Amino acid sequence: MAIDKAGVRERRRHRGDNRVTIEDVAKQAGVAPITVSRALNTPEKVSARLRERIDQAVETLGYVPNLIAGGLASAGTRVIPVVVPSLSILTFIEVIHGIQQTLEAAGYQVLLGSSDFDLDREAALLDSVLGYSPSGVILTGLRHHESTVRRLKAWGRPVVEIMELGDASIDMNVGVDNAEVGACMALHLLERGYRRIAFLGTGMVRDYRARERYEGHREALAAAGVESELLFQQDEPSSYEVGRQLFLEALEARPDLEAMHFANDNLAAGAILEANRRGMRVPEDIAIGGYLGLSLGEHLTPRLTTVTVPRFEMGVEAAKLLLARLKGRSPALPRVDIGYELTVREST
Amino acid sequence: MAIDKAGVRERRRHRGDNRVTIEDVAKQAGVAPITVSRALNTPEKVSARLRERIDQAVETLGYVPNLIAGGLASAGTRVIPVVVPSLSILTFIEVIHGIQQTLEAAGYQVLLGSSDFDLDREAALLDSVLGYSPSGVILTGLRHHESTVRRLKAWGRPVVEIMELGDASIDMNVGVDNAEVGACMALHLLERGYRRIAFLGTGMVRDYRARERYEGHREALAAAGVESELLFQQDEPSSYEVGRQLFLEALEARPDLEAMHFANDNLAAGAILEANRRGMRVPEDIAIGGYLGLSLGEHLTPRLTTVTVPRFEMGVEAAKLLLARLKGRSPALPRVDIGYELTVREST
DNA sequence: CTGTTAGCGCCTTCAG
DNA sequence: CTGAAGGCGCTAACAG
Repeated sequence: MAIDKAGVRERRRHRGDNRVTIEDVAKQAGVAPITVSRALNTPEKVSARLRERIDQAVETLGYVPNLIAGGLASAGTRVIPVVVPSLSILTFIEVIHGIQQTLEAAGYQVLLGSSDFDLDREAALLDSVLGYSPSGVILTGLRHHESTVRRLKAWGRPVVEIMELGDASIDMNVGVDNAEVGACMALHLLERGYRRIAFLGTGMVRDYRARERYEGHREALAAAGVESELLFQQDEPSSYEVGRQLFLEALEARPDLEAMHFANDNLAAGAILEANRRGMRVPEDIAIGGYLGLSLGEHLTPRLTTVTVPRFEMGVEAAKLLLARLKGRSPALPRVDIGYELTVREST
Repeated sequence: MAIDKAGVRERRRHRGDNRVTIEDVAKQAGVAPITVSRALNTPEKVSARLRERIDQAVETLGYVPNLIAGGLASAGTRVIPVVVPSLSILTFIEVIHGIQQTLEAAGYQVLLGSSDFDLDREAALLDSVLGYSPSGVILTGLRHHESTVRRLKAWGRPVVEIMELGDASIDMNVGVDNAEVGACMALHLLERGYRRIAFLGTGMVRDYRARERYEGHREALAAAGVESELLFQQDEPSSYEVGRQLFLEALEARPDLEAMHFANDNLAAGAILEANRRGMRVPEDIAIGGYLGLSLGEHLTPRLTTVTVPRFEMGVEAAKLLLARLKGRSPALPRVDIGYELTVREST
């Protein structure tokens, strides 16, 4: 009456997928499927003899586990979605690199998602991606849709928010204090004696972290009683070209400017390269400061003064937090200030 | 005798995962689960009335499909693993960007993998990643383990190999002819009248595509009867710093050099920036050519002559090939030469 | 340490 | 156009 379980004839009805399954391995090794499963996932729970026989069977049959089936049965896959605002911004790439390297070494795969600075898209992406029952999630920033936050909190698995620092994180958090970073460069410029200082950025409508840096800058100047702090902005992504344009526009609009604080090194580099081309002296004619610590900065003439943030390390740290939680260790510090460093060179 | 299927009591035995399932939605809408499935995946096969009721139930319950279960049942997930040699090389990042943008717009997710230029690691990665029953795969280069090739061919789903061009691809292929690219710059330098020309690269032990460009370069020079063509190399990844070092070493070893052909723009930019610093004239004292078409090149002084390859577009094209095949359309051209362009500027 | 049993949640197949 | 039945391949739970 019952279907002949031992026989092969009833199998493979759905599709002609002739992949080797755990059952094939089990048969070959003369054990139960579950034993193969254990030999593969928790070898220490299987006797050496069986383990050997099973390994051999796996080898000869060329068995490759179906992670989807495993994921369904155990309600989780070794996948970690990483959602960033953009893949065209080097910063995020470097963070992703750190994440990917660390997670892959631990046997996890990174599922890449890009929200394009749009919280709706972020929410939709997360919805979709959570459908893969990932082990955890890494996402950018502390600002999300209310529904995203709620869902993730209810989800109960590790979540790391990166790039900025705050006390209202969903779960774990690693990043920098952007306002502090902005203030840091502003203070440096003040110390150098500059008073006519502009902050130049782009795409700041979308990128609130850049806005936070600007806020920090503005407040630092205000505290020092320095009046004019202007802000040029466009809605394009940062690039050398936009930096060049901002540089020229600022020079024209404010010929008396003494220093320019750029929202990032890409812009600042564009400015220095343009100054080079025009034979302008930096910092004598105009001082230039950046943010990020791109390697390009130290190859420019003059070398770029910048606030360096360890981006790769930030990714590594985020991944480590996640892995710690996955191993059951709840990290003592669910919040890591990755820090920053004022790198004073010759451009200021 | 039989388990009460309609009741809820027997459910959720494995884990306390209280996620909303398709069954919950079905109950709420007063239909069978399969109808919900159809309403979601093939709405045209469900009457408008039911569809509406189901959509409503989905909405009120906050149902999010379990892609893992769907993947198991239908033997495929909307995931596309992308395997590149390194995430620290800008080229691959830009290609990934193109891939990701195109695939995400079509409802697929990119699973990121990095092989570190190691075919063993590539094979292992693919094994693992194929366990997710992906819809297709994108990998770098045409050289792989024999077993990788065999397995992928037997797999029967779309595979795209990117970055280089050849007739022995597993399935589909989009890239450039590296030897041609190398020859292109070499010919340009010859045309400009340079005869003492060096090719400078790094990490070429691992990166055979750079070696192919060198080969093209060498043969072009040989064909023109130009004798000395030397090659400096180190085993570090490309960077401005390494470019600077190669530049200085080459100047010292061969003070009579007229032109330097760098394996990529990162190196070439490092060289130009160092020349700037030393007040050397480019191209009068030394001509410099690159490869890639990084935007930095056009902001240098002098602007960098380079061979531009549309990297983002290459990613887009690879993704499009894959999507076409997934939609059942077998592309007329399973092989796309993405081409390149000699961008002549002032550095040569 | 090993096996049995019963699903994980969805979709394919086959009927109506 | 809608539904019933069963299985995708694996592992959790519970014995022995």
